[in-house]
Amino acid sequence: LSVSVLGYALLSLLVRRPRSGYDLARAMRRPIGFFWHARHSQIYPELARLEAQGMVTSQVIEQVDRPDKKLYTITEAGRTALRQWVTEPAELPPERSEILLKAYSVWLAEPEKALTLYRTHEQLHQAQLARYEQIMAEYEQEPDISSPFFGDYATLQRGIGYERGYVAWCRWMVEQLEKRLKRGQDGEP
Amino acid sequence: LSVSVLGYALLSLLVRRPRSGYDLARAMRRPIGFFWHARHSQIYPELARLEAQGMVTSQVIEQVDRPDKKLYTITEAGRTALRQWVTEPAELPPERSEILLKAYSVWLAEPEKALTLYRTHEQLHQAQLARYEQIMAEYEQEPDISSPFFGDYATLQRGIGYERGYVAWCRWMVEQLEKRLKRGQDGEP
DNA sequence: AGACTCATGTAACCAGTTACATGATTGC
DNA sequence: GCAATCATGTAACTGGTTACATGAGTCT
Repeated sequence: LSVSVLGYALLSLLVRRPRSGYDLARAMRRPIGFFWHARHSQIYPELARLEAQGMVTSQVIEQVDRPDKKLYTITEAGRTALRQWVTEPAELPPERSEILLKAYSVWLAEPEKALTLYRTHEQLHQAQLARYEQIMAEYEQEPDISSPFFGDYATLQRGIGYERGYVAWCRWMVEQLEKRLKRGQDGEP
Repeated sequence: LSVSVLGYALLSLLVRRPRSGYDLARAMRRPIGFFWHARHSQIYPELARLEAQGMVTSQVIEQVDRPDKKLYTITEAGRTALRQWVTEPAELPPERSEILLKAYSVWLAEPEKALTLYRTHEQLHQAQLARYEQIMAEYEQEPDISSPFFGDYATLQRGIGYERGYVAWCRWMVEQLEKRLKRGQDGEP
């Protein structure tokens, strides 16, 4: 009956240009992987549902040297539904972070092992941040708000803020753990 | 066979003190709601599993004026399993953010409606930030790293950083949308 | 009278992951 | 020969939500 969030994720890609299920699965890694994710096993059935709901149409494109593909195109109904959805109120989602759950019990751990965890984790976020900053560097000017590029730009903006915040927190954790290790080695100061 | 992440979430609360399923469900809202969440319908079966795995033991406490309750206590095996888990490597989780998905298609929307969405969303994060800052204000000094309070403190630290970053991004979105609205009204500058 | 807290469970459903299944072409 | 890319699907399972189910005591 109604379109799922995954459905809107697919529509938000199809409104930019027609794509196959395979193309959509690739787009779920890059560029929208930072804020939405889905495997092909979830995408193909969802596309069938969207078609049944009249949100998209499909046509088979015959190809030589490669398997044929089904190109999906958004309909006017699909565009209208998406346009309406993007300004509907959004609640704060229930967060689930394994690393914060681990941090909650870090007082139980050997500081040396914890240090390794947070140093490695900082590097993961640092690498992600570097990727985002590289993409950001390619923008010569702010895209106009009515251009699809603004969507990329705005989400990238948040991605950079998110990763910077995470890196800062990992560093803080590492500092805390190092402080503790030094005190433990030197005797209480 | 092995303990699920939810299982570790429950153990991380039970290692601090014994609790009932009801108590654990409450703790899932406050204090650990920011980084982990579960309903009672998920908690009760998971406690049974943890008991079968020897991670916790239970005893029925008879109460007058209130229903009896089952108090769960962590075992030495449970404590060891948790202690080991907290320093095991954690990967970056696949993110799913509905508000960022909406931002990705904001170029389709009427700017007035989008403004309402991001102003409201900013207020939600601002309110959350205020709650965290109030709790933080109650710490007179940094807890020792080997005290359970350090777990609360470290996760709170990240919570504050997270909310500040989100508030800043929402403001940036609002500014972008306001810029656009003014230009649209005054003619292109 | 109605809502809230304490207290514990089960059942049906939905979303998402992992694995199964197939097959041609290109590059190392 | 082996892995990767292109291409589309299904099946089994896990994690999580919503709803069903019951019942006493307290507060407004």
